[in-house]
Amino acid sequence: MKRYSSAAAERKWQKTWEKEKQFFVPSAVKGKRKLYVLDMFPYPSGQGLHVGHVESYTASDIIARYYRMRDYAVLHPMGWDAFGLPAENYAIKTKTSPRIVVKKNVANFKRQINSLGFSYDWSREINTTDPEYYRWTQWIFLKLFKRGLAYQKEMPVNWCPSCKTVLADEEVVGGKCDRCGTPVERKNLTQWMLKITAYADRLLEDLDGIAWPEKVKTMQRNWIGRSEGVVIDFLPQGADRQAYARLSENKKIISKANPLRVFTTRPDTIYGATYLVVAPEHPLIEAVGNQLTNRREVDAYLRAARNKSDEERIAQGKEKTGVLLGGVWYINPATNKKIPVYVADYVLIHYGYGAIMAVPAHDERDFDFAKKHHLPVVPVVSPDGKTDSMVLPYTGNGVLIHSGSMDGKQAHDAAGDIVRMVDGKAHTQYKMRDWVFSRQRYWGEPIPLVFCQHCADKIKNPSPTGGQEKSKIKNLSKGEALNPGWVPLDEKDLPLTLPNVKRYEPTGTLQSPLSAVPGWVHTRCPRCGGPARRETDTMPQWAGSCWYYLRYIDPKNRHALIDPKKEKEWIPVSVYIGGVEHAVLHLLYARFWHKVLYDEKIVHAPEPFYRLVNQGIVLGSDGEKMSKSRGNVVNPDDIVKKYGADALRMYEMFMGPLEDAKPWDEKGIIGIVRFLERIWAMGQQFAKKTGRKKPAPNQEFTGALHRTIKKVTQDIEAFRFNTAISALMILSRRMDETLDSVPLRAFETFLALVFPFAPFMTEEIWRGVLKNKKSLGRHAWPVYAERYIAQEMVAIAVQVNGKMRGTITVPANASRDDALAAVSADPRLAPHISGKVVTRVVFVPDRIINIMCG
RNA sequence: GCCUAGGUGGCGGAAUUGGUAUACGCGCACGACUCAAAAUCGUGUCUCGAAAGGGAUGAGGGUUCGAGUCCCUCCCUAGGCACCA
Repeated sequence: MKRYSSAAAERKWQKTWEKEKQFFVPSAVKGKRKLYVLDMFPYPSGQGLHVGHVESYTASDIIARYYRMRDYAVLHPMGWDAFGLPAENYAIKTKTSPRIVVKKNVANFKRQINSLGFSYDWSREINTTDPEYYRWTQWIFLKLFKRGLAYQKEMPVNWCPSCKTVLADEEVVGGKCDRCGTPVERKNLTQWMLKITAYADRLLEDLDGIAWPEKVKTMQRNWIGRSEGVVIDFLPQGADRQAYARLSENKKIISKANPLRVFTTRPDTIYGATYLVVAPEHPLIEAVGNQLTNRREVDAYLRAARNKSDEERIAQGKEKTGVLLGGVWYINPATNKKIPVYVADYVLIHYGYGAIMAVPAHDERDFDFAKKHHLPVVPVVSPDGKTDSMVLPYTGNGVLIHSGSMDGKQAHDAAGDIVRMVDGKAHTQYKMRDWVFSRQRYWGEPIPLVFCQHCADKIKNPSPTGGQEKSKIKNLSKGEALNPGWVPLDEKDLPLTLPNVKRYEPTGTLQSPLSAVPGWVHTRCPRCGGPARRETDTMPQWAGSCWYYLRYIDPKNRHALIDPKKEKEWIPVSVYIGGVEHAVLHLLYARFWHKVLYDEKIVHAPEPFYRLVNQGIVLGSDGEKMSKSRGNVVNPDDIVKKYGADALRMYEMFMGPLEDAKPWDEKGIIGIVRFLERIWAMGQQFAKKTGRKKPAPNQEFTGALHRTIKKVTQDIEAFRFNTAISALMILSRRMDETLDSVPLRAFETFLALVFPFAPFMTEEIWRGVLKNKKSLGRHAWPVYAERYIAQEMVAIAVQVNGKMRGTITVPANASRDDALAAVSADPRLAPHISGKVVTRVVFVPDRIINIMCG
């Protein structure tokens, strides 16, 4: 018997399939159902493909091949997320251009992917570092800018004083530079921000309509962190409240009044607000600087807070530090009593208004702080209306006490009245912050903006003629009004290509290496033609991956990001498969950009990915995450060489549920190899016996075959590949044992079922051994008929008083009485009920009979 | 601390409207083939028990004729968030 050579067959069919353009979608075929199966595209690292990639790409490949056999038009593309830090760092180390590194790595990835027989349509391959691709990334950025969704803000960055460079968060390990170990400093730097918060509500609400794992939806909801509450202004002692109200109605700035604005979700507890707390960065501190009676103490606290890294804050646990702002008094608008103000770093400047009203009786953090600083704790909500019936802090609902005219009311009922009384205003607050979009790096998309001082002056300074100079500037976009002097490039001038540089090293300043290319930096203002300088920061790696799924649909379009007709055909993506590590960042950023493009009418659906499937990570055989340093990394190339691509594909699907984390165990792969060899051997038998007698129809076998078709079909659609393979194994064993009576047609059906999992070997048997002309991939997916599945005889479980006693075999759909009779007739079961009084019988047809007797 | 999944043989895991727990595979043991080994094939493999029978799905309770599956309390593991007012 001819042995199966995986290497030869894989080479042969890889080439043939490519020649035959098996996976090419010229355009969606009219009338065909469409399916867009998308993988999270990889970062082409120097390490090559990971067995984790193989897992998720095999899953998507099975889905793609299955639906092609079901006659769907299937879009299944692949590309490269090739900007990013590792390529840049490698370029610094080896003094080669990241372009060269990326090219090499992409070639290796592509070779590996093809070796595994993944059925991608390579005519749609994209690369985020290709100027023809990032031209449109920049184009989308301009849309964001013009809509006023990009703005500049001072943000702290990680600075390594030894490497003299800005570090990404992942380059900071334990507060130290990952490369040299020097403690990292925080420096403020003006950064481009994207206003993702403007889309917070839509990002939250639209989660309801998409088929994503609940886990990922929960993570996004928590990340967005919407909470409904009220803002309340506290006035300083001596301020005239009526005057303040008038001023605030007129929207005039009230510098003297210095109201302190707080956000709270519990306005009903305001009678218990015994002090206020502001964050260390709060402007009030500077405003009251001169009247502080303990200025030195406050300054010392602020200094300490500023030097504390986030990590140190967390390391200190929940211990709450803070100091009084001596001599500063505010009025609680409910009680009209004066209350003190503290500065404490448990209040965060970027949440709400950076200030809170502290209600120690009903908030755990305020309670801790009050205890430590001996501040009064006044309970105002009681579960039963009594003053001493609760353990403080009590955060539940109840009846108001110590609350003046509100006493005795249900707290949540009285909230509205209280808010009106203190002039509070409803406010929705989010945890999510805007997206820091600048990177002081070389290897990213250049931001297509220039800064023009002349235009800045024109926008900022009203002209001496007293005119509205601002409106005289033609077509001033929201972005330019928001960022005076920043002028977007003309769309016609895109792409703004990344210039070649001699050195990829950091400049030793806070600027990106691009700032060291004078010929690139100095340019002309697209608006006034005067001298201007380019933005030298680049975009983060997330940018290119925010919209790549759109470009696959129309990858060569030179006139538009995507043709609207094609977009309608394929968006939203039917299934998106990838790791759960992208649950918030990538998947939130991509949804955000998609919604902006929706508002721009570039896309017609509000969400990009209809269904999301997470694959779990493949761990090393030690149960730990695979990493070079642990030495537990498995290279797919080695496994393919040893066992063949089909075996690797199938084994990764057989290891367990797709979404679970699973340890790699090379020993287990032998079971799959044996299974595949059994199929091969059967194929050889069928090839020999072409002239043999047609076997007599065997109803039982036909039933088993059809049940397997049903199971495999349902399991594939539900991504339960492990149990599908198990069903195929069971059928293969059965066929092997009774091969003489198995019709060729049945074996062919079986091959078709296996094809999506192990395309190389099944194709080799189908065309190479059984001499079929067309690819097995063109074969229609087998259909099952319920009439064959129905069994004549079924085994049903017998329980006596709820205890399993055995089984009986009865005709399908047998009645309760028939089943009871069968039990009585069974010599092993009858003794359990004979001579006893049957009090009740529970009977589930074809499943179980439970006989209660005394 | 909060949120989300989970906890089933020696191991990966089946059992998805509550209805025969441990499918399938690995490993292991024994047998066949072989001078021998590997490979392959066959048989067995939760546990106590000679058997009849009993006991097991993290622990303990509950609902039910019947619970791995539903409810309550607790323990443990993984992932996420981390003073969010």
